[in-house]
Amino acid sequence: MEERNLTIGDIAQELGVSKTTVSRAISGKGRIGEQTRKRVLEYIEERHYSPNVVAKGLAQNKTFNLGMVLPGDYNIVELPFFQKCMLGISRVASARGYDVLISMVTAGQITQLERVVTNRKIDGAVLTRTLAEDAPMQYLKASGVPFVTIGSTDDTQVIQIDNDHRSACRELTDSLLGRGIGKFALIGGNEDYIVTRNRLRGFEDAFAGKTAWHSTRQVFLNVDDSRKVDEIVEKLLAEKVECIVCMDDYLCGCVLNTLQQRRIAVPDQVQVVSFYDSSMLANRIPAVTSIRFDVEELGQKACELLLQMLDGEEVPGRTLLGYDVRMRESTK
Amino acid sequence: MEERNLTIGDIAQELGVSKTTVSRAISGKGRIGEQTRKRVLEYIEERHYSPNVVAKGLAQNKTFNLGMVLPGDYNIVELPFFQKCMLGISRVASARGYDVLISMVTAGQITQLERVVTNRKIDGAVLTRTLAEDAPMQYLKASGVPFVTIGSTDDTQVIQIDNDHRSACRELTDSLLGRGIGKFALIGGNEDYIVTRNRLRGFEDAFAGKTAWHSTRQVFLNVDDSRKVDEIVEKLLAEKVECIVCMDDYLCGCVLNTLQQRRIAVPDQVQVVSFYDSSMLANRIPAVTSIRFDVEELGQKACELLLQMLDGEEVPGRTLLGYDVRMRESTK
DNA sequence: CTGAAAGCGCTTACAG
DNA sequence: CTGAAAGCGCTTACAG
Repeated sequence: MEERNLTIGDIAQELGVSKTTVSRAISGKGRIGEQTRKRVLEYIEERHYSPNVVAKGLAQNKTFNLGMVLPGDYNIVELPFFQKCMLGISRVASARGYDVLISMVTAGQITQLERVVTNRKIDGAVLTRTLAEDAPMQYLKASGVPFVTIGSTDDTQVIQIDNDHRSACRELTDSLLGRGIGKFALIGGNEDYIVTRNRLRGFEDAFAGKTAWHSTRQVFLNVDDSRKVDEIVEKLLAEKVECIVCMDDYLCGCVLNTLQQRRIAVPDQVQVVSFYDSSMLANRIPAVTSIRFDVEELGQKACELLLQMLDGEEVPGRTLLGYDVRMRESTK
Repeated sequence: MEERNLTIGDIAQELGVSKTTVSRAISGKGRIGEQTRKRVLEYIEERHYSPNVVAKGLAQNKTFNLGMVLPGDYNIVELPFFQKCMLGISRVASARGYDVLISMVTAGQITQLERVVTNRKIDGAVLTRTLAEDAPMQYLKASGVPFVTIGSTDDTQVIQIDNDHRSACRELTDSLLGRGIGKFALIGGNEDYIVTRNRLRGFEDAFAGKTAWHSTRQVFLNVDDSRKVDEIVEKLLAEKVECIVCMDDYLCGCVLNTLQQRRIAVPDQVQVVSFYDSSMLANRIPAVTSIRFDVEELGQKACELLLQMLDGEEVPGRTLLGYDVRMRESTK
């Protein structure tokens, strides 16, 4: 059973001290005698008192809530990425005495976020993806709420954390080039996502300065449904493309399905690589060569940065986390 | 820009009325002259005032936050199910002036939930799955926080909402029996989940009263990784099982991968069915016969029920939502 | 080292 | 119909 009603006043009265003293014993702020301090703390322990955080918040103009804004687009919300982020954020927030409050936004609809900030429900926020025209980000900037983005942005005023997707994609592509693959295709999702753009750059980077190299490439962006994938793959097969680089695991799943249906052997007839290395492709046979990065860590670090900001500490404008390239059976 | 500092006191002063009056104009409670009411409301509109919900909450002993408790187990968290739930909950909460605060729990670790309730951060909670020995549920009961569960429980004191998984599984199995399939296998996950048990019951229901029927079945529960699936499938193929019923899309994915690797044709050599119909199996070829139910609706209704409870309304102890059986190419 | 008092921004009997 | 006052449960100058 909870001791719902115990307040700082009750304790003060019971112990014959002032509320001020009780408050100080709890918070550790201000001078207080070791004796009284112990007495208070023991009493609290014994009675299972826990302070009303809302009242505390009102007095201190804080909420001890962090906002996590994540996409509410019907299909995107399902990506394991955001759940893992949430795990990371939630863990560190919790450990530091904060709770996390979600707001789901879409490109044209940020009312949930607006509510949360105009209602002063959060002390700060973490944005879990970045767009070229980022309405949530602009809103947060304008409203003065401290925030950090998971994902990159050109805006240098924004505290951001990301994996180095550009290098990752360059490295992966480079390594494939090194194995002698000549004809590449890159299939990606929404071009409004900064991550799509960065991966594209990395892809191009790999070819740059290799002008003598005998290789070709083509790029398909804004691919968002399996039908489109189908068409593209068909075209690619006709052209005898040797390697299909998929920018996310959903797209890669579509590609694999299409190939399977047409009885095209991977990697013998065509090689396939992807990003994220998420559960969407888990246990696929053949196992898919992929970039791997620690999404939970991303969430954790983002949250840590945000908490540092709230503590008034200086934080780096941009944090770049690493990645691994996992070569597997879908490439040779 | 936000008008951060405008308070009810400022407005009162500016308009030459009392704070009481302003409060009444806003809340609509208590008698107030139509004139003054309009004046206040207009002023508020014009100045973009929005009340401090935390202060309001302190005065009313409410938080206008709902807790959503979801599994933090590393693999389970990724299931699209919980994200869709979240969408539904978040939508209706938001529309009714509530925000949602998440707490991730595992079987042996409910500290995040405990924090949220001992800190009095939420007015109620929705549990997004039910277990046989449900620590979060027991905790919520003991602490007196109003809550509803998504998923069934035997505890009739608990307000619960669920799809009729038992009937769904019975109907699906029945229909397969009707098509003349003789040898069945059922593969399921953790037996601690109530949903696993209910589906098993439905499966058994389909065979009950058909004693004359020439059919056999075997059941594998607590299957949680792809290696186990592998072994089981191998065994089943040796025994010429005709249909594999998978209790979730992750397991089904494993089964399909194994079959593909062994070049077993679906549905010609073995038929496969699953539940959830989630993105994990989206675009698989052949398309998988599956139960389909509306998870977002589940979240919405759960949230609506909770809000009704908070309003002191009477709510049904148990709500059962429907489902569809989608026959597709993985069965014949 | 300790306490009385004012304050955080609201709501709500109570009185008029 | 309207307002003064007390209260929600904390914190924090200020004074001693």
